[in-house]
Amino acid sequence: MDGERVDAVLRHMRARGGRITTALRSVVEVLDRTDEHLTAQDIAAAVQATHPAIHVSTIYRALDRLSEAGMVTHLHVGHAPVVYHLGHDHHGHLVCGRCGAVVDVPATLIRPVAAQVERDYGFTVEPGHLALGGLCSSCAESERLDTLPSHTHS
Amino acid sequence: MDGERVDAVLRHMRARGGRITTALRSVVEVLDRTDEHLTAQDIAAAVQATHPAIHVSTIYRALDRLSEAGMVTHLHVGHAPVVYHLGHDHHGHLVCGRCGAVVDVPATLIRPVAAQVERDYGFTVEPGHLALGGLCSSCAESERLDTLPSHTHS
DNA sequence: GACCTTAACGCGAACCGTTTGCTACAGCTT
DNA sequence: AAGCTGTAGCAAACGGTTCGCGTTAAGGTC
Repeated sequence: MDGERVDAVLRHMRARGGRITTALRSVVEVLDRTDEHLTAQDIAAAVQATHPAIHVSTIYRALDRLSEAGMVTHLHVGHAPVVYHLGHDHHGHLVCGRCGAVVDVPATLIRPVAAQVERDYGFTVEPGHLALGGLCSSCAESERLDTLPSHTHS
Repeated sequence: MDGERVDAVLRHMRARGGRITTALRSVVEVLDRTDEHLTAQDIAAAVQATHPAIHVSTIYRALDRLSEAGMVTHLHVGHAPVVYHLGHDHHGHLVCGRCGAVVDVPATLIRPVAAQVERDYGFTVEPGHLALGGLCSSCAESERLDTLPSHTHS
């Protein structure tokens, strides 16, 4: 177990001159106890399970503070709301454009492209903030069925 | 010059049973005469320059129809609005998380990763719908200045 | 522990991009 | 030219996120 990580984050936040409020702590705890990618609303719901008074806008502000401090990263997943996660682990993301699933891929996998892109375009890829769109295996499957240039397409 | 492409698209749309309205034609024309990535609002503005009565919602619906027909592609660029462009050319996109610039990169560049991702995760990367986040060269520059782990961090 | 400063909260209203329901209009077919 | 029906136009709704404002409470100081 590791309330460790929560403490580390909170300590870091305090070191920056921030205050450790119930809201902030709750947000960090929620993020710490999952490795899913949560939307602000997800986090709000989880937080409110124990602290019903904490407002969504507070969640957003907490996430802002944490982002500024580099303690959380967010990711844009297509037309769906932004998702957040603790840390700035440099892994890439595959986002299914159909079901919205987010698949994590190790940074090593995208590093070669990142390197070449940087060389050719001077563009610094931020691996954590990275998302490749496409279709996850199961959606690709069903898509294949839909698109069959088949018989009567009921 | 090539009103050619516009005609081709419109012909395709009619072939599908759609109607060629002023709004649809205007949208296609606007998209045809640029190689920028335009937001719906951009397109609306451009269209309204000559047809002030055409409503934004109509633009959205035209874009929907065109998307369904596979004639336009859209791309999610971070927290900024969705951008559209004609065709489904399979090139990748680098999106600067700071200034929002969109840099096109040839599909060949990302193909190796796409292939590996598909192999390892069964995930079908859609190259056109692809966006790598990061920093364009100029923003990377200024970011570097801000983040200096220097002396007194004011 | 009480006191004070001010960062952060809670709330509601505002925002922005996008979608939707509805009636009227205009492509296209015959 | 007439009719069928896909689209337009408008305005209102929506969902995620932000903002302004008065209030609360975190954490340093005595």
